[in-house]
Amino acid sequence: MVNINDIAKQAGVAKSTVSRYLNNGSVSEDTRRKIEKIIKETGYKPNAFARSLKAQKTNMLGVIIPRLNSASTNEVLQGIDETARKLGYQLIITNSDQNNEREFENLQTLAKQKVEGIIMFAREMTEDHINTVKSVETPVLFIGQKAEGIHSMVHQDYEAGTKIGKYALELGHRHFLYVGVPETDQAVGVERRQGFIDRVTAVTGTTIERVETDFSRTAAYTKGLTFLKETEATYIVCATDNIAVAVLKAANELNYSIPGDFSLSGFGGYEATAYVSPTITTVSYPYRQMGIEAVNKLRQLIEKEEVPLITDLQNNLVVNESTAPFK
Amino acid sequence: MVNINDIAKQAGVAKSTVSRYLNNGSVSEDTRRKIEKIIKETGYKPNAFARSLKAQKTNMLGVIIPRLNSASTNEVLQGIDETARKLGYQLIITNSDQNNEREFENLQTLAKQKVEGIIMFAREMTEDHINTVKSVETPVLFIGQKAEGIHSMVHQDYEAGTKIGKYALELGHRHFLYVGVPETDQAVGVERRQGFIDRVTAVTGTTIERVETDFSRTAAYTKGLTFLKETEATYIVCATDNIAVAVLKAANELNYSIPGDFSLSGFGGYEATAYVSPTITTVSYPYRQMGIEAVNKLRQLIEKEEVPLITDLQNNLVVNESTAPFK
DNA sequence: TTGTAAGCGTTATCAG
DNA sequence: CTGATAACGCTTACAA
Repeated sequence: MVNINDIAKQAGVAKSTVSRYLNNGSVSEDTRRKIEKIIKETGYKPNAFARSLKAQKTNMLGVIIPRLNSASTNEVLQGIDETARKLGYQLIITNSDQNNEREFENLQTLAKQKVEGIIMFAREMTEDHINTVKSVETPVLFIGQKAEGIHSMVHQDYEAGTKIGKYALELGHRHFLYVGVPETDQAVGVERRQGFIDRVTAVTGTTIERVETDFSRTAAYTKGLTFLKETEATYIVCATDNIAVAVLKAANELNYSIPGDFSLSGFGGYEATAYVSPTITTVSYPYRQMGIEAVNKLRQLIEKEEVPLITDLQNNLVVNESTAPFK
Repeated sequence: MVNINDIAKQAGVAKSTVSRYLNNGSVSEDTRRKIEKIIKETGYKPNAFARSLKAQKTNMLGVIIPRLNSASTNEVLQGIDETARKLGYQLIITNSDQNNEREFENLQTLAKQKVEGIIMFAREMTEDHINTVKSVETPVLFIGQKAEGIHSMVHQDYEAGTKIGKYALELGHRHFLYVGVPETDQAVGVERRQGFIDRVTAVTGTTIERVETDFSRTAAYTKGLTFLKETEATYIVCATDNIAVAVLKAANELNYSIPGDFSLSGFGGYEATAYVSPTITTVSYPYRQMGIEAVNKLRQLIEKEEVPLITDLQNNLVVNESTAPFK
């Protein structure tokens, strides 16, 4: 591997001169040409590690995601990627496979690699999470969940829940089935649901049945095959669009009409809700925007600027074909 | 930031002893305890850069993907991630935004960072691509496209095309519409299509109309709204599952029945094809497997083992509800 | 403008 | 088993 010394020697100058050429470029026209020529010939590339070692800066951002096949995550990632690029950061994306241990591991690894900041897509917030984050000196920004004393960006999940609740009530529905996810996910499993429940139970004579599933389509589909036959509800609220898509498939299978027999809605605003039929009513979240703002906020954190602990982003109801007035 | 020197000083030993403890651990029970204690107290983490600088090894693999929101890419990525992890590699994933310039840029950046190998998801293979790859000394493995003298993993796209052709002919169809993508993508735009065409035109009395779109759902949907009304075909072959899903939506919109009015199929085997109705006939590609084998092959390349230039992976027809016999 | 030399945090070598 | 010392490739005072 050719290094700065080789270039210096071949060009007949000191390596510091080459370095200067590489960085601020303040060298004489003559040496500039000589160096340029040699670099071209040899295909020399400065070693990024040596550079980071010296400069104590890596220009890298770490991102920890729970899984690679999540539509929402990918949209946020696009925002992150785009913004990081603009700001001159290189991204290291690591996958934790929905596993707490691996989340901690990745956090440590990234810290060791001296990334300047870390964005972590949080699924849950345990004591261990909070402690690990506090133990690394790298700034960490959580996306999706909040916790005491930790910087985070979150969606207005409670409000999203109330939006669906309000809308469903206005359609005249009174009996609901809520298809939720585990409460370990505070934002999606608890707040989103609670917003819905609070809004609906504010009206007398309403009922809410509950079913719990996970984030996968297959699980929701399988459970849907059962609960659709047993429920008394006329409106089914799914905690995510993926779940809604899966329940819709189950309903089709069982020859139920949506929205004839049941109204159905999700949360998220994934592209998929627009490519099934009927198209699914949902609450659209500003995923890409979240990525953009996350990087900006992280940059401020890195530069030790003052930033609010929690930033939350608004969402909005998107009415599609899967919901209809109660009759 | 606490470093190996601090630890050494506090433990009252030489930094080389600490280093030895860190690496092969061959130190006396006594010093081991002392060092362990200090490390715990200080939360010391060895600096990965200094380490890489010295060891001339980074244990990192670079991955260049064209976009973040592709279902197939993400599946391959899962295979890559899983295998890389098993082999002790750390992943750097970079996004090129379907832009050649950025592909070259990323290639350079990764090489500079001294990743040990690079996996590149190729969209097209230009002279420039080939030259850039040959100019870096880092081993590069292409996924999805092949070229003279370049290591790559590809799907049997031509064969996939013939499989659909054979199947459609067996159903009795003779008039086809092929919804393709640009020929810059040799594998998907040319070979997949050619396999289909060759198989179908082997039978006399067949016709194939052609339409071209891109990889996005929206474009395919919009075009579908038009070509569905104009075509003479009874079977529509879409170059990807995404296109098929979008065309299905357009067909629904126009009140055509699938497979009553048109049979419809895609390529890829994405999860989405199973969550629309009717479910879509497709050719399932072993994406995850491709990721796994890619990393294994790249590792061999890195270790300078002998490997075949091109590896191709089989796929298989998955018959679903969107296709029916011609009547 | 250019060169010398020190140092970034590690690991490896080689005496002791 | 342990410690001094020389690298690894680069940047940056400081001096010339």
